[in-house]
Amino acid sequence: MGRVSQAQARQNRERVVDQASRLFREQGTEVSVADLMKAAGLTHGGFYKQFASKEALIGEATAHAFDEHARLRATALERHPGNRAAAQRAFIDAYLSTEHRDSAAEGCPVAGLGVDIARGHGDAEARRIFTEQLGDTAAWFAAEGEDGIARLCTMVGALVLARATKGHALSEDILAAARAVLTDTSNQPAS
Amino acid sequence: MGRVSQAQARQNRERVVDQASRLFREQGTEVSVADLMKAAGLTHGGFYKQFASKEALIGEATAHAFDEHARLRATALERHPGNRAAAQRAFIDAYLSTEHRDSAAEGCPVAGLGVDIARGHGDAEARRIFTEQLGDTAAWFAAEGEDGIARLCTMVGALVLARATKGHALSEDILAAARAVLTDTSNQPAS
DNA sequence: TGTACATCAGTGAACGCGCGTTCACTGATGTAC
DNA sequence: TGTACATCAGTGAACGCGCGTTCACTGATGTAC
Repeated sequence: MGRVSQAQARQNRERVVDQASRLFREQGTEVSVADLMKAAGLTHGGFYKQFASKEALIGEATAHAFDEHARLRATALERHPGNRAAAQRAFIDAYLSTEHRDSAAEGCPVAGLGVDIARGHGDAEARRIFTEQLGDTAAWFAAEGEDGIARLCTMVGALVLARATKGHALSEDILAAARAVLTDTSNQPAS
Repeated sequence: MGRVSQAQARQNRERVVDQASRLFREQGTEVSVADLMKAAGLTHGGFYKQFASKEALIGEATAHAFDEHARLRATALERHPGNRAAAQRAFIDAYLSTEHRDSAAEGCPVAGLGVDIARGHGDAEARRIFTEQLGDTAAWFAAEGEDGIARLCTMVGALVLARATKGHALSEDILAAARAVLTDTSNQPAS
């Protein structure tokens, strides 16, 4: 193929990070370098021209996934100006939907990457980013008289378990039960 | 080594299942057959004298892990006879402890194996067992005016995220936040 | 109860395969004049 | 602006390694007489 322009190279690199952030969330960080490169339309040999190692890519993919997902929360806020509780409810309903359950690739990085991070995949930088972004995410869900951590735990737990039981009635029950607890208006500040 | 007695063989097989249930919960189902057999004090070659495949072992290890963990819930009930709410509180406090966070091998199979099941590791039987046992586990946590599913989601989510952020202050914050929500006496039936 | 032999749990080497990573090579891009 | 050449992103074959699985072999166990 020969050399490629710097702009093209930068674009190729971004495509690898984007595909990695999708495939890692969907299938875990055990997705191979060759599959990642193929998904980005490249061959595996060039990987190390752009990344120091697979571990380093995990960090970049984690950051990318969080950036992308944080934008969804910002959008929810824009749609409900001056009404944080309504924005939270809208976001939570989408979070606990069958659509989100069935599209982990574009979904929440906390649910998609948490276990891989816990098991020590990814380098120290990946863990640092994950922890930092998890804290920010939790803060966004704070409600009256309750910080957002516990609410995020419920959301993430429900999503992971709904995915694990997909195909059984229990899966939908899990999403519904979590929605009921988190968007019950008697536990929410009035809009 | 030569042939081994039927009793010894049965015992060896059980040791493999037990070690698998520990190592899978701790490190995921990607633990190798060779490592599993070594943990049970055997060499890897004999694995297929006892199991049809690694996938089949995942099913047996899942069932074994749930059996073991269900016994902990039964014990909590025995210690608080006639007082289910108190038994739940005691179990939940232990569940959301740093000890449980730091010992996934003996810990909750829902938190330890959920993502592997969701990602399609294990055969259909493993998925069936997981779903069935998850339903039973959730039912145990039912409280007044609330089925147990959402509460279990909060517990599992908190445990997974506390493990992913271990080493940072956030990890303890997560456990504390979930404990506060789940054992807040104002949300619990009086003992 | 004792002997002869078939059984089979466990061993350790080997299988093909895919992994992360390296490398010689290509040839269009970028740069120096 | 045009030419000469160094750079380097991407290719594809190859590296050593560990994976799940298979297999010939061993020799104590279990069984038939």
